Amino acid sequence: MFRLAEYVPYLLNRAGARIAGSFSAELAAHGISLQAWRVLAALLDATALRMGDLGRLTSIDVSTLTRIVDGMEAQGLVKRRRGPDDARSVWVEPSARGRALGRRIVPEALRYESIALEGFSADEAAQLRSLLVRVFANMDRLGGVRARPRRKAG
Amino acid sequence: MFRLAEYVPYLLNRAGARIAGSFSAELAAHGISLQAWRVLAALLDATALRMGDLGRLTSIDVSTLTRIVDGMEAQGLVKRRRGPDDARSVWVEPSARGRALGRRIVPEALRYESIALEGFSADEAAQLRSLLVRVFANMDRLGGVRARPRRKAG
DNA sequence: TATTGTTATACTCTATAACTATA
DNA sequence: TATAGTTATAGAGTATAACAATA
Repeated sequence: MFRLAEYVPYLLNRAGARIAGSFSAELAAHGISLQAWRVLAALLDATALRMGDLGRLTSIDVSTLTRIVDGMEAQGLVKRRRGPDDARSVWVEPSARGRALGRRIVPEALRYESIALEGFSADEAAQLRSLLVRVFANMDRLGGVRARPRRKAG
Repeated sequence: MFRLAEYVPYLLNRAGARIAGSFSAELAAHGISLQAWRVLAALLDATALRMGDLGRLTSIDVSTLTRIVDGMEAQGLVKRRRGPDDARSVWVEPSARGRALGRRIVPEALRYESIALEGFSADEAAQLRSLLVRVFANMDRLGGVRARPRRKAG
């Protein structure tokens, strides 16, 4: 007997999709997508990050990230810069406006987390967080974000 | 300071997406999508379910579900039937082939769950499951799967 | 020859709206 | 007028492949 309602991958996927959809709708008021918000969030602690690292941090494929950063650059939220050491790499840097927007969204994001964790004790919340980090690491080993042998197989 | 790597909605969404993507690729060998598998899984315990209930059980919007069931019907995995009591409702019933395929996939699905939970004790796994069920319920209250005032707003 | 990022494309998922037929 | 399901469509998100520039 198989119970979908107790199956961890299903619960992860559906809970994740639900909260993402709902938060996306709220972010629309700020004129950015959920993915753009993740980019901003990743940049809040850093002065600048390379596209590749940004992709790993946000779990966004670089090819997708390119277009997201295109949009954010057009909005004046980030700036691209070529690295002096390695001219292939591109550094993404938040603008003052980008930083300000990111910081303004943080409390809203935290409110969403507290909706997801409504009725949880502090202990339970911490427990869930640490269990999720471990699941995430397990899934990370499985592949994902493209392990790049990008050449055609044949 | 905001740490994306410890933010529950992010972890949920990314872990969920990762495992879904990976499992989808494996399901392709059986000729069905992840969503179709969920439909099969939901039907394994039932003789038949209405479209609406099926949508709620699998968290798939009915409009999406229609097309998924179209495909499954063409593959001979399920059969649609009109309800005698209420001629508006449509009952979806798994075929023998559909049931067999569903049952064949169950162990693979469980293997994926155990990949996600690698290194977890039985206690920790149970804990995560129950915490996720609660998160899922919290998100459910938030809206989702369309609360239908489907009429145009203006 | 390998790596970084970009572009193009195709496929899935999701959300919305308008429609049919029943109730 | 409300409900069950269908159809059409548009928007994200994701993955793949081919490419340019650089190492």
